[in-house]
Amino acid sequence: MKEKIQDSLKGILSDLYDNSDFNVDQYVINIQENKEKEHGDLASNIALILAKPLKKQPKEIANEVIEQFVVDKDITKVEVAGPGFINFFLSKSSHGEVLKDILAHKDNFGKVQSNNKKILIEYVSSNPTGPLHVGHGRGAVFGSVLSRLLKEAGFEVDEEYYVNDFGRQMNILSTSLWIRYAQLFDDQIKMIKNGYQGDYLISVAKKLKEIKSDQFYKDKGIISNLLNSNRELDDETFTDLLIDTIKTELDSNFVYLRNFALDEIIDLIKKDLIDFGVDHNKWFYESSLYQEKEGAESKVDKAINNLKSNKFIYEKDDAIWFKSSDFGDDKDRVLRRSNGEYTYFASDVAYHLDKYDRGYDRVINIWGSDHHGYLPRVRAAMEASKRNIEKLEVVFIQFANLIRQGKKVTMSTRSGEFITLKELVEEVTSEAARFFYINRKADQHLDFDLDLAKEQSKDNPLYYIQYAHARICSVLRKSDVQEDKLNKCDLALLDSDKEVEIQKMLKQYPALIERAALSSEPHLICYYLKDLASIFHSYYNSEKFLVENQDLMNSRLYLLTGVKQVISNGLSVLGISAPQEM
RNA sequence: GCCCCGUUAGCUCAGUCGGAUAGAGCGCUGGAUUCCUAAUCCAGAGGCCAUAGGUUCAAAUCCUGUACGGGGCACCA
Repeated sequence: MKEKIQDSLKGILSDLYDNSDFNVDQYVINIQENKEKEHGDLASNIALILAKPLKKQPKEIANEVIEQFVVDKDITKVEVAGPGFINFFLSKSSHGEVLKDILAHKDNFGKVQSNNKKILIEYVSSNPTGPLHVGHGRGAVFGSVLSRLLKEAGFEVDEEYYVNDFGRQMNILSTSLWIRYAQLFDDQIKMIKNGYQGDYLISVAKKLKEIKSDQFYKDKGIISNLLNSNRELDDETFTDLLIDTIKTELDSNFVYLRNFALDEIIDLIKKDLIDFGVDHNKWFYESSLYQEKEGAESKVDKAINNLKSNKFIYEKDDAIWFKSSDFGDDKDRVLRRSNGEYTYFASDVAYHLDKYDRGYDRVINIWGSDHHGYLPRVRAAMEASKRNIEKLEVVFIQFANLIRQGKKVTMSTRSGEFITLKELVEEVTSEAARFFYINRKADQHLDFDLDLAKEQSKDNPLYYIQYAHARICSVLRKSDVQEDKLNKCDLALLDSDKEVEIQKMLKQYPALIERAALSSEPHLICYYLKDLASIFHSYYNSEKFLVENQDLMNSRLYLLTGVKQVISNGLSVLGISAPQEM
């Protein structure tokens, strides 16, 4: 309908005004939906826009336009109002088109045909040193819902988890696991301060013992003695000494220990994500960037050499630096430290180049807002490597506070007293957690009210929406009407204010999906569904659906079927079910 | 000090490429059910859109300054 009006306005305007100085094609003819009923259904501001170039009063232009405008069975009235808006009034029966559309496409209503564009979304990517905690929850849902939205909007989407399985923290993880393992033989051994304190490593250690018995403990008195000795070294130095000792003592078994720890933790993370409705189809290991296959240089070396050949690398104080300040970063950044180890940033340069090389049209990173200072150096590296930085997008997610009984829940990662994602899901269900995490703009702080998420009343927006769906299902069950019969009903009977309003709202759904996807604003879906549920509940209370008049009943049930389908589709994009009954 | 994000009703927050009289929920006041799920609905009160300028026919929305709040500024990951 909008396109139709746009086309006729364009035709009229070019007939009226096109000449050597003026061409309508330069201007976008905007058609907006009106809030006020008195203003009609749709409006265009084109007369206001053209007032200046045409050097005429907006109202004068608008009047000239509507004189030429031909009304028909769909557009019943056109008028000029306010400072020069052109308002369009649609016939009541024209609104029903959307219902046919919904019934024809069912679960695919709102889905856009493939545009053959590929997107990579990288998210969560928490360090594989322990289970996910609630701090990861918001980014996880955001990435998951954005992926679903973009798929709905016609993109091919890969969801990737970047596993930081390289460097010192993996050694500390392996060491912590060895200590937990040794404790199964000697309860005098104590965990080190820098180690990973959580209980989860105890069960991993037990599993290791089942497989390897005491093989990694037997004859390893040197390590135990070191652990029990009186230390004069500071914690960091001692940790490094301990790591070296374990590496030496276990020899080739250390790799086994490390991989065992890593695999077990990744399994934990994967399971927690799946239970949360988050399903990455790609897992990318940082360590793969350092592999030198058949003598060829590693991806990290390749990335650095590439920068070097472009003259953006220099050495200072035995370290290798990247001149990121040439590309707007605050200062230059180290790629390889003076002790010979690569920085995390070095991997990340190689990782991002790899993403580019995999041929995506867009590369999206979902990061915690505390990482925003990191973006300039990554962009700098891509620009210095002659990549198109427009392709790289980063969405920053603000922190969420958990609220219980009106008070902020305090957590401390250091002491291991954090609430895990698993615990959250067990407490409020995965669906409620997803909804509450996504029910807010990403760049806004979020207070997650745990009590509200568990509440079964209209105060809980998710229940409110799901209840609307269940209510419709209940009515449809009682009616016992066949769907093919509904198809033949008289849509003109749906002419009350509420019925027209509902149809208009349903009509907006596909555009909403597209907008939410393209602007990375999944929270819009939540607000839309709340509004749709609200107007349905209001309608429910004002009209009876199962009435004597068959035509009237069928048309109303047809409308309800449309509402039901759209609620179901919207919830599905959020990864939430639409219950038949509650 | 520099950089990023925010500031809208008592509270928590929406607000479409700038559009006509700024919205919702909670809370508050008062109502609705012999009937399709009251897990619901209806009505009322509640606003200098932080602040000062600027751009525009038109600004909560765009630009600049200021105040307040959160976050970031490693040879960590």
